[in-house]
Amino acid sequence: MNKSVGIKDVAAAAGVSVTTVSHVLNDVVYARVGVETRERVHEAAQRLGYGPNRLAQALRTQRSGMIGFISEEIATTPHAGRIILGAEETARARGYNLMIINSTSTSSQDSRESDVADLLDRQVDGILYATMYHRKLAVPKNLVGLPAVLVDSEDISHTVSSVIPDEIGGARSAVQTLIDAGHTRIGMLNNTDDVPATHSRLRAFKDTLANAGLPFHEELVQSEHSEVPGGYQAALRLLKPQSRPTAVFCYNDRMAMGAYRAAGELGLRIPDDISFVGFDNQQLIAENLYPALTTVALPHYEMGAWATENLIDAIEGKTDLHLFAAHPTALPCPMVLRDSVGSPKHKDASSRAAPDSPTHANT
Amino acid sequence: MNKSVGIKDVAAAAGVSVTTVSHVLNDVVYARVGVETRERVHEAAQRLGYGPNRLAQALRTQRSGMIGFISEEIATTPHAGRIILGAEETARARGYNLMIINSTSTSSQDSRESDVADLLDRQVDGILYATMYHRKLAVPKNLVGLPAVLVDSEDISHTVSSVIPDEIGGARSAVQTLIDAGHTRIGMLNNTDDVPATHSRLRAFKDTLANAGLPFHEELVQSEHSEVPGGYQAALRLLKPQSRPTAVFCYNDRMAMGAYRAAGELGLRIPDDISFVGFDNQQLIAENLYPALTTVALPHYEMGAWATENLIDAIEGKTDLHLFAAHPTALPCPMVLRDSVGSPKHKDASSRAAPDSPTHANT
DNA sequence: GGACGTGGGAGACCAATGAACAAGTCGGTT
DNA sequence: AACCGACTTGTTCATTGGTCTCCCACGTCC
Repeated sequence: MNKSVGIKDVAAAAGVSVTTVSHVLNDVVYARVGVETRERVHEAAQRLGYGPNRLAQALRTQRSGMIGFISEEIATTPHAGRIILGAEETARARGYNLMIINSTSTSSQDSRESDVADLLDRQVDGILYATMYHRKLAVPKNLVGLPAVLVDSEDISHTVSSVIPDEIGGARSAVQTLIDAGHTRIGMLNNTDDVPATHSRLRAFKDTLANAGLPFHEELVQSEHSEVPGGYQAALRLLKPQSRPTAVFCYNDRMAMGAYRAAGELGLRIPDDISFVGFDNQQLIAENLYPALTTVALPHYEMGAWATENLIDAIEGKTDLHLFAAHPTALPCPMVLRDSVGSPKHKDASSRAAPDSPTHANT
Repeated sequence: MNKSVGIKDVAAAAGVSVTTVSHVLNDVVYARVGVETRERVHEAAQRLGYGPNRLAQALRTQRSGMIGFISEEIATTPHAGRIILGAEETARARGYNLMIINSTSTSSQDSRESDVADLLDRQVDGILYATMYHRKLAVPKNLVGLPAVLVDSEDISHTVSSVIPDEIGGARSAVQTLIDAGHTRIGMLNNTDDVPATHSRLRAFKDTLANAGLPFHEELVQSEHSEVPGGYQAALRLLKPQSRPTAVFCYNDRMAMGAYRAAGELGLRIPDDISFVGFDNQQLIAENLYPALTTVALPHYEMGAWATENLIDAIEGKTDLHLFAAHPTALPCPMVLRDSVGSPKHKDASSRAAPDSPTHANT
């Protein structure tokens, strides 16, 4: 289709050999080529619109400049997009391209391995393996040993390096935001799934209360399936008049959405009667709820970028990924402040405006 | 890193030449190889875990088996994921892989062209160009002439084939759903942007009313920016007591979300007092609003799949894409029925349950 | 004994890279 | 004045992992 111009066309046009063209175009250090010849070559390449055939280049140099990206359920979560974006942008900035393969969280170990094999046949220089939510994972056998980074998941056997969100730090900031606003009776809507986030966020919740000298009440933690209906149900239980908290830390934005409805039905105004803080920063929800939801952002873009940056460093021999393999790298989850947090009405009437004490940083 | 086994390793192991290995592994028709030799080769390949080097293969055959996928703002919309998913799954089913490049809707024409050039240097066999919402587009110059399909957008000059959603049909079904439920006074919340969808959906709205013998009232169409706040504002105007419709067709789910809030503040219950139907089927919103929103789905997965299927057909010479270039292919937008549509209370008390007359098909 | 069929191999080729080497130039030395 | 060695400036050739077009060897059959 495209009668692609090759290096030999440039060579012919410039009246030199292909090797010379290769040398000048690649700025080979040890190559001694006259200035004038260099110019002739450049001019010819320019004029012909020459671009190197990356395939041939890859074959010869044993380096494809391609990174394989395996993602579970690319489509089911909007988050995946930001991981891909982070990975793609940093890859391209360094001269690499992304080859994408979709997997499913339910697919067999065999099919995962063949996904990797597929990419290996394509001679990718390294592999990024992304899951749709933070969890522990048994990596495909043929993944170990090659340059690879897990995104948003941890390798059970700790042989492959990985990058994850700092759940603890994020949850701590969320709760601290509530405390800073003057709340002393804080509830939590938690998930029922046995995933790392469930435990980390609860732990951070307890720790942060303790650090602030606040008591922990078992009945102020209500758990349900981490979707809107679950948030609604759990909030209904949590917001019963007799034991009602003045602020609620929600496992995620979807549960917060359910909680908004519960609050509405109970005649509670947000944030006057009750404050909420979510987790995930799902734009579609957090920005559009009324009032807009203060929440914790998951660093998807950053994880994609970090993973790619380090993968390429490893490919180029600048880093040894094994150094990272033992412990996943945790990236900070920044707060995004919106309108769902206010000061409690009763009790501590001391702090009305948001105090200027900074939110706890999550190192 | 991976001491990859090559065809020559297999040849040595089987005691034959590389030519023979190539012949048997590729089932070359004209190759004459004894049955027993075939087996030896297969066995050796299996045992060594041989997989062909796709790069070398591509170099020789001038066919890379790679499809370039350029997407604007991969991350900003959850829809993109479904297009990619559709494309990836059908590509893989046919032995191709996707190479992804992210672009931005604001990037210069030059940078778009260099995106294409990048892919061309990689020797992709064809290119998929996806936009994040349905619109008309000036395609990069170097895209024309090669196998390419536009996804969710149309080429201004009609030289590149494209696949888009059937806006008209989808909007028609939406309005018809309302009519079938017994509504006679129907409003619309429209977008203010000058994009194809704005005009098509409004036209379909009018046409469908006319077909049903219903009058069109100018004041029952309110337009705003197509986001939640816009929907809220427009709905506030539309739902004024004196001229209030009993059902509303919303430009998209986000505007519907805003309209839900307006209805709530006005003390209107959905769907008892007012019915809504949205557009886009943004799961996060449509499923989670209360009550869940009846809406029209955009065929993102299907467009990705269609585009890929036809692109590959073109690459393999089974189709001539030029046949499609003149007019974009429109894929149906199916209704997804949830709980936001009911029958009007006053007036026509005739039909209470949803009538069994089928929704208008959108061919 | 020549034509034909069967089984399989040699070697060019795809578009690049890179090590080794060759032709031309020039300064200095004897 | 002739020779030598060092530089400059490119070129040749092998290589990467496959594919594919001949071509060859060996039997067999008429």
